Amino acid sequence: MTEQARSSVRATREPLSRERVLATAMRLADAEGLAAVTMRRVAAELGVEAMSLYFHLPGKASIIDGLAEAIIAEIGTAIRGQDTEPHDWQRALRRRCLTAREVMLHHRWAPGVISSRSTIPPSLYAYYEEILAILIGGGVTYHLAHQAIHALGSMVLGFAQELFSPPANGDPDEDVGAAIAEAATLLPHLTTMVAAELHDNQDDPMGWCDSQTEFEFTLDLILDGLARHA
Amino acid sequence: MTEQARSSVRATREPLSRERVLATAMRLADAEGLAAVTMRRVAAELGVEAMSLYFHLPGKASIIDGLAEAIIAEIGTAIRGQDTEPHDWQRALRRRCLTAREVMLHHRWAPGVISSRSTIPPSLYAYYEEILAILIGGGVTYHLAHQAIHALGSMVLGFAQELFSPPANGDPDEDVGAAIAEAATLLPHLTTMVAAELHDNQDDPMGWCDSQTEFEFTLDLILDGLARHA
DNA sequence: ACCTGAACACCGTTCAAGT
DNA sequence: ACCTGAACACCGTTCAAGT
Repeated sequence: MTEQARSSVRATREPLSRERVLATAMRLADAEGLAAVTMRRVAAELGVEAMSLYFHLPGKASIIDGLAEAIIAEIGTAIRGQDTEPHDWQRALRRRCLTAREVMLHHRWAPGVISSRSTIPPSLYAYYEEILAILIGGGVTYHLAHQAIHALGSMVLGFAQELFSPPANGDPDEDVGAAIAEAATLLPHLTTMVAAELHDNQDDPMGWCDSQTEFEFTLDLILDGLARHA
Repeated sequence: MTEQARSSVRATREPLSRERVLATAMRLADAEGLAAVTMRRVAAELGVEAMSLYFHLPGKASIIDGLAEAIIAEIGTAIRGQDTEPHDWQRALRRRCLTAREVMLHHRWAPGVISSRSTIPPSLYAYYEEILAILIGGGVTYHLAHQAIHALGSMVLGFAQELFSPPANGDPDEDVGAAIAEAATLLPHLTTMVAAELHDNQDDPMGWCDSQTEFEFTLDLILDGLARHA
């Protein structure tokens, strides 16, 4: 079969399906951001009209729901791909959170999608069940386990409330010197803190305010606090 | 002046302005949710055409930015309206977080707006400066203060990562009994936890999983953890 | 069973034009 | 200086029609 013939078969055959639609949506979100995931754009990417998607999914909301499910599934498989779980619940939860975070770093749009869903993604129940099993198996009471889930919040999904996206490079402000001078008098503590932390991390390639470090700090703070209650 | 005459003067005069546009947008968001805040809808509410707004604001993004600023300002005034700040930084921060939370509870769309802004609202720098002043004034090092800000995350803005909105009432599922039975075998720990917590809170009018309680628990967990590092 | 064309009711935004 | 009408390039979705 020639290359052309095969691709022609492919073009005419390869049937549309929920899975193919979701895979395309995922690829689009990863490549161009969530805003690129529109019915028309996803359809175009599949060489089809927007209205064809409605035969396989009830609407756009279910595409976004599908993306949320896919991310949660990805966390699950990433975790199952690791060697056996640590015995104590603190270490087990810690590793889970860090694994989930790695998944989120590969899909930066995912935190927004997961927290925007008004209905809880069904697979999330199963995911929390696993976390609960770790806690209860570790001898924690159901009450503290409940508190733990609230305290950890989105940590188990790998995102602390990262309040803002990176400063979107560019913005070549000219008189940045004047701005800093003004900030120093208006925001004395902030500028001192930045200066101090910058100095402490001069040789650190990740620089100051590395969010991985901060994520782990917060995580350990919470885990230690919970352990003290146990 | 008759009622009609006055309202006529009002209709013809009362000039459009950035402030009036933002106030209308805020009212719309509070009443009908953020989705109702469209250029056309805000304009209609002001008895004007959508294109008129562009004379006072550069575009929709700046309306949303304005809403974020307004919320931060509201937190600021709420805090300044209280009696003098406690001396120790833990109590001072605790009260700030709880105050911020009250503001957020009156504007449920606000957390989403604040965390969706890709550029940091300028007034937020001033707000964090105040928090930093509390910490430094309390004898905390700049390094720990930096960690504290990350650990508290959005707590200082009054929202822990509330992963999902309330279950959107309605959903009158018929065979809910079968669903629970299925859940009990599929999700044993989850169902046991719900049962246990429900039992413990039978007389509590707020019921189980009251998020105010959980917010305070998490807050204290973090504050206690930080204090132990100080 | 699966896909499409045309249409509807919305968006944000531009631009020339009105007063 | 301030506001508007018409238009553009998008949305999600419905519905009758094609194969």
